[in-house]
Parts: sequence; C-alpha cells; structure tokens
Amino acid sequence: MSSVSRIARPAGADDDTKANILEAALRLLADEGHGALTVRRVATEAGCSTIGVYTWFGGKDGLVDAIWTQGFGSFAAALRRAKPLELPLGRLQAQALAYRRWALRHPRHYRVMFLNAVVDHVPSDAAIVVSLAAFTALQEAVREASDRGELNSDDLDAVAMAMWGMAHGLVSIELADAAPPCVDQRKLADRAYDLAISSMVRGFTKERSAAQPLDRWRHDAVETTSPTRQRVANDPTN
Amino acid sequence: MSSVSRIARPAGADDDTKANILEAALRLLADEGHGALTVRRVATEAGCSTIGVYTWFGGKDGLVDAIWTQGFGSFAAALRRAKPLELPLGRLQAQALAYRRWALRHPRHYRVMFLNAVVDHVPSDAAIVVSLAAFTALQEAVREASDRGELNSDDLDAVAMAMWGMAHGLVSIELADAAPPCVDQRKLADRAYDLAISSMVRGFTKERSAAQPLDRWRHDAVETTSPTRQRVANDPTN
DNA sequence: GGGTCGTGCATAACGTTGTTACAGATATAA
DNA sequence: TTATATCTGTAACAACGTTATGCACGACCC
Repeated sequence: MSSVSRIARPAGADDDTKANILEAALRLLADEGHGALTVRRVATEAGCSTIGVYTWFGGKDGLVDAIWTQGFGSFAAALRRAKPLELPLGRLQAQALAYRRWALRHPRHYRVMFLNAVVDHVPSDAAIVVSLAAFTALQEAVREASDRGELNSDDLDAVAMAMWGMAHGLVSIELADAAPPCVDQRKLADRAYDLAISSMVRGFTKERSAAQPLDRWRHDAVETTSPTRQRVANDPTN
Repeated sequence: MSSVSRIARPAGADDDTKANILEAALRLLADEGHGALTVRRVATEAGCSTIGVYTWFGGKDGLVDAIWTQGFGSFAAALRRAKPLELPLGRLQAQALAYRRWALRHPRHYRVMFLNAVVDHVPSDAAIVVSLAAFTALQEAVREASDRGELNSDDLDAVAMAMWGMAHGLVSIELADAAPPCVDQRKLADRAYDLAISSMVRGFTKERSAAQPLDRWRHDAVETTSPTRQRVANDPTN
C-alpha cells in the first residue's frame, strides 16, 4: 500500500491514514447512516486506532466538518450544473429541481449537512465558507432573472431565501418521513414540490401566465433515488 | 406538597413525581436548551433519581415524547387560533404567520419537535397522532379556500404540503442561524417569509391581483421573540 | 393485628460514547 | 550516532442512557 513514508510513524502504519479515515467515514455514512459514524467504528474501518481521527481531524467534529465540506462541494456543483429550463426564471427552477434531486440521491449526506443528523455539530468557519457557494449559485440565478426583468421584486436576497427555504423545507419533510400518512408519500412529495416551485415562481413573475407544469423535467431528473452509492472518479458523492 | 399517598412508595417521596419530571424537563428545555435534557439532570431537578424517568416515562425517549406531545398541542392550538386575514386565502396566510410566530416564541421546543435537537428521537404513534392535528388545521384552511373558489389547483394535499414545507424551511433556517451572513439576519428573515407567503399565495390564486404586503400583520404579530418563558395557566408553552 | 403482595424508589453498576494522558516507535536533521 | 519532532496504540477518563438488585411502604386478605 504505502509507497514511501515521509513522516515518522510506527512500522507497518499506512501512509495515507487521513484519506483512509475520510473514505471510511463517507462509506459508513452512505452505507449505514450517521449512526455508524462513531470514532471507534470509523477508526476500525480505516485500519487505525481512534487516535488517528484526532491526529488528522482534531476529533469527531473535525471529521464531520470534512464530510460537511465534501458534501457541500458536491451539492453546490450540482446546483451550478443545473441546465436552465425554458420557462420564466428558468435557471432558478432548474436549481430547485436539482436541489431535491441531489438530496434524494444523497439523503444521508443531506441529513448531516442540513438536518442535524450528527448532534449539535457546529460547522467550522472554513466549512461555512464552502457551504456559502451553494447559496451563491442560487443568488446568481436570482440576479439573472432580475436582469432579464422577469422578477416583480427588487429584494433579491429575499427571493433567493424564499426559494431556498421552500426547497429545504419540502425536502426536509420528505427525508424525515414526516409527511402525514398518505396513499403514496413519494407521489405527494413529487406533486407538492412541483406545485410549490411553479406557484412561487408564478408569484414572482410579472406577467400573469398560466401555471407551468414541471412534470416532464422532473421525471427524467429524479430517476435514481436509492441511497446506494454510485462512485465516480474523484467525486464519491457524484 | 403531597396530600395523601395513594400508592405505595418510600416515605418522603413526592406524590406527583411524574408531573415534577415533565415540568423539570420543560423548564430545562426552555431555560438551557436540549443540551440540558439528560436523564440525570432532569431527575436531579425533579428531586428524584434517574429511575423516576424510567418508571413514569419508560426512558428518555418517552420523556421527549411527552415534550413532543405537549409542544404539538400548543402549536396546533396556535394555528387554529389564527384569525383569518382579509386577503385571498386569508386563513392560510394567517396560519403561516402563526407558524413562524409560535416557532420564534418557542425556539427550543421547535428544535425538539422539528429539528432533531434530541438525537434520532422517533416519536411514538400516539405522539404522531397529536402532531397530525397541526397539519389538519392547515388542510382545513386549504379546503376553506378551495370551497370559496380561491384556489387554482385541485390538489389540496399538495397545496397544504407546499405551504407547510415553505414555512418549515424558512423557520428552520432562521432558527438554525444558517442564513448566509447579512447586515440584519432578522430583517431578511422577516422579508423573506413575507415574500414567500405572498408570492406562493399569489401563485395559488386564480385572479391576478397585485402582491399584497403582509407587513402590518406581521409586525404586531411577532413582537416577542426571546426564549424566556411566559407561563399561562394550564399551558406552560402559551 | 399480622402476613403477603405489588408498586415506587435509590444505589450502584454496565456498556457505549467522545476524548486524552502516556509511552513507544520511527523518519528526518544535526 | 544522537537528537528532535511526529505519529500511533494502549488504556484510561468522564458523561451518557439504561438496568439489576434490593429496600420501603401502602393495599389487601385473613
């Protein structure tokens, strides 16, 4: 495994303990959920003792911070990658769909990042900076719509926040299985999300167009929802 | 304190240990947050040993369940008490405002009920039934609007869910202090919440009326936001 | 009144968690 | 070779939720 040790350590120790630990943590999170994210368990999976987590991440908080940062990188990229729809506020709507798609593909990651899955973890300043990139993508979409004269409000921050809040709330409820009993929770979540986006966008636009259904974009967008991993080179969270 | 013991117990034991424990837990939650909600701490504050929590609530889960139930009772009552605004979807808008008002008045309670403040607590079936009352209030407001012909959608469940998700998302972000840095977080939260409500409502309504600002209702509605307790007889959470 | 039963309770412990003091081991620098 | 800095495993610590054990007391029956 280890090529050449560059730093003093006991014989037989792996050279890239840090990478092993983070990888083990991400794997445990994806496969078994945040309940498996104990220092001892991660250390065992990474092939070192608990000390490794403290040497390389400063403790569990630091490890979760790394997971957080990695997740937000993937999340922000997904938002930025969203191809604008041919509708009013097209980029904003595309990002809203991408928001839920990412969350449904990485539910355990989303829980750590947004749903306090790891108790009372407070992200570091560095992690917060990374996470802001996601919101920035949203703000840019809002500004684009504003520049095109599509918005009926000048309060761009409030518009961005309203969209984020809506997406976050609906996704949170869906991931928490907190929706009220229903014949088909998933279908209701689909409909509610589409309706919320299209209604809010309709409320934001100047012209009074008819509501624009989102079905055709949604369906091919959310084809995969199982939490099983699908690794891609250099981006384990896709 | 204790009037007449009706059940066998050691001499000197208080008669209503169960009430003491729940009261102590609610007080600790309100005063110090969920971090103070340890079995040992609650027992000490209630004047009994840890066993009391197990005897009367079956464990910490049961205790949190009781807090949950109590909170949802207060929450649902607040939604039902909301006086309809003289606007389209007036009852729905009033409930949305009441939603945030309750959350800002009982932030620690809201965190336990909605934000996974107590790790991985899964509510009991009984607690879920109580919590559904809150959603029912929302559904009734939607049905009322539908009966009046104010809605442009027939999917009433999706409408209710969209409103709930929006409110929950924005309030969650606000309570988590997760909003991006800004001059005045609170004012942005105010504006974003009003904008989200009015925009979504505008998207739901058939006629194309101008956006209706919510400021005047909002300001006298949310005058108290500090987490300090203001007890009212028979309803400690107001 | 005396004996039995069941219930509520305190003490003390168990296992698991995050964390750390300590000492040993090793690569690099002098 | 010697010295230093760094990494690591062992073993322990405190705090957490939980529970086995045994005692105290009221209710009940005779």
